[in-house]
Amino acid sequence: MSVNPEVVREVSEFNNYYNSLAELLNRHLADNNLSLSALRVLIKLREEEEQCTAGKLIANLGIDGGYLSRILKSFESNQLIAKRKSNLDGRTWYLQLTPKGSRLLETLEQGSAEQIGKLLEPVPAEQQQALAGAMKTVRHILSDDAKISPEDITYRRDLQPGDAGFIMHMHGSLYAKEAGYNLEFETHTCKTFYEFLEAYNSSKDQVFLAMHGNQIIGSIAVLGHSRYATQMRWFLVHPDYRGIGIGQRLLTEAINAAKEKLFQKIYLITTSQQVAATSLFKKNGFRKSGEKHMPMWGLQLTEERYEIDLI
Amino acid sequence: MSVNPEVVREVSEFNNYYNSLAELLNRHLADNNLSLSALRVLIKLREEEEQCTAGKLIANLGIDGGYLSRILKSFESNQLIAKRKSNLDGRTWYLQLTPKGSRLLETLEQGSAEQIGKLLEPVPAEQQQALAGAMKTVRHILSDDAKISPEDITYRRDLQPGDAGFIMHMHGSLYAKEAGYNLEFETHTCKTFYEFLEAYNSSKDQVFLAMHGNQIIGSIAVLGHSRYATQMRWFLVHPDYRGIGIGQRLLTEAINAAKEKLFQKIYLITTSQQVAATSLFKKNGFRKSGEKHMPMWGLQLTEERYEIDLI
DNA sequence: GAAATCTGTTTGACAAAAGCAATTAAAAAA
DNA sequence: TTTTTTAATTGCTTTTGTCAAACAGATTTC
Repeated sequence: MSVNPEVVREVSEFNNYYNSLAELLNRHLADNNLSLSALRVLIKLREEEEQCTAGKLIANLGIDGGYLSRILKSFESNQLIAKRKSNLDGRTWYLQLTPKGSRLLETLEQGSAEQIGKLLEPVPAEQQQALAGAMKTVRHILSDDAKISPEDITYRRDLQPGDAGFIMHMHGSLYAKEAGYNLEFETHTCKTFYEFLEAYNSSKDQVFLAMHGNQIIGSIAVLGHSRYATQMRWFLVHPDYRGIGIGQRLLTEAINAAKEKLFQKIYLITTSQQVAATSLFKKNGFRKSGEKHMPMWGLQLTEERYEIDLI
Repeated sequence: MSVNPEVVREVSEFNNYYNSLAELLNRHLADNNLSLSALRVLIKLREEEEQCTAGKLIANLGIDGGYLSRILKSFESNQLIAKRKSNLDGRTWYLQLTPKGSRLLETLEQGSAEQIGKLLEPVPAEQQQALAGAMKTVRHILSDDAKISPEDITYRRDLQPGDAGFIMHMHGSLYAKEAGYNLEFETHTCKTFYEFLEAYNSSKDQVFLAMHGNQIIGSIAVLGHSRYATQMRWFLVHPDYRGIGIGQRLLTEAINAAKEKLFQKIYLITTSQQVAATSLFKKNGFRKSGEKHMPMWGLQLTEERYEIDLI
């Protein structure tokens, strides 16, 4: 994978900037006679809970063994941690925070939170949100273990101003990138959205959005076209958030909504390209009810129709 | 301004995460026998160029005076900086990087870039972009001096898949927040966009987008409705980017495009609420050619029409 | 205009933080 | 059993950073 020099420059500048900021954010540590390394050890100990050894800390934190040994010794003499000999290996000790250690960590984090509060105080609320989002993005991209988990995702079933545009944006840009569709596809999406918005009625129509923070990362909708049948549309999950069950959740919600609104049938139009989506449809009881080859969105595609009976 | 505890938590976690990362990114410093503080001094000296004094460094970097004095002394003995006595104040010295100092700094940044390169190597290209964007956002929000400057903004005149949706999104969400418009407004925007996209023809239509990285932050368009007149639409700059001339630049581009396409007249529809925009229109030669009161987008508004003759 | 005060910088003494190498003791391999 | 490897500790050292006092030029005060 090639690396964009512009990106490297920004990371470098960011690093330089954050080095100054860190100095400010970590200043409160001095009040408690703790070094940054010592704090990181405490945090790691809480994370690992049990069965944490010195070696693990050395490997994870990149800290010198000798230095760590002294940190741990001081922790022990202050009763912040408890050591317990391993019965598998007589050389190693399992390290664990004592209640006192946990309390200290909490106090420290309290102090840190106050510093952060002061820093954030003059920042308008929505910029604060944007900040948190951006920081999460940084962590998410750079660390393997800060993967997005289903708990980070919230769901919303009301359509707010800006939502429709963003869903169109996701469709336009993602299908262009992933499937090679041209602008005609976004035009078509725009048309369907206009028809939807104009006739929007919550008794027959329902939108579901998957959100990460205040960012839309997935969507689905059911549109009551007749008294009996409803069309499912705009089923999409942003690629960064696939594979953690968001698609299934959206689909379930949509099917349930259609049932609640007493529709007898759901149908949807997709293409044979959408392998992941169609397999999900089939798994949820949809069956293919038609297909035709045709030139669409600048490509030669096979349009497919799926249906499910709800009663 | 109140502070959201969720945001504080994310900042705290981010800080914790970045402390580990910084250790990695700054490791190369040890190879050159420089401390992090010393590096920051070097960077600041390059930034300030001339007339930088020790006091300024102390104030800006929050570094101890005694420590700084020693760092500077070592820099001087290594011919990385040159001191020059102030003739205004006999106590102070103006500090300046020597060519050798600049070269060292470049070498260091080279090393840093290599570290960053290694870190970024497994990250897909678009996630790299997203990372840079997120980091810029963080800096932008937290630092007063990292204000967006006009040089950071690029302009684009082609309409790519996803653009239309995003412009609609900006209109829908921003007008809702700033002017209180309801969903009907986004519906209307959607309709106008559909009409535009369907009849899109680059000989008569032109879109301009202001970009920050790969994010759309401003838009404008001219739509050739007849042989003589063109309508200006979707003129909007994201609030975070206002007041640095982006609006004027977009407007100029749009007027020029209309002239190039040999239209005789531009007209546009807006409301009396859009004070900043209308004053910009007037400043650029538009005149009000009509207005009517009417209920719109859930409010009682005064719709205004502006025109400009191009020949 | 001399004394007192203030400000920018330097110096000395010292403490804290971190790294390196040698050592110990247990485990694993030969 | 001997050798080698590994986890942790200890002694020693360097680096980094802090604090208070000193110093010298500037400014204020009387």
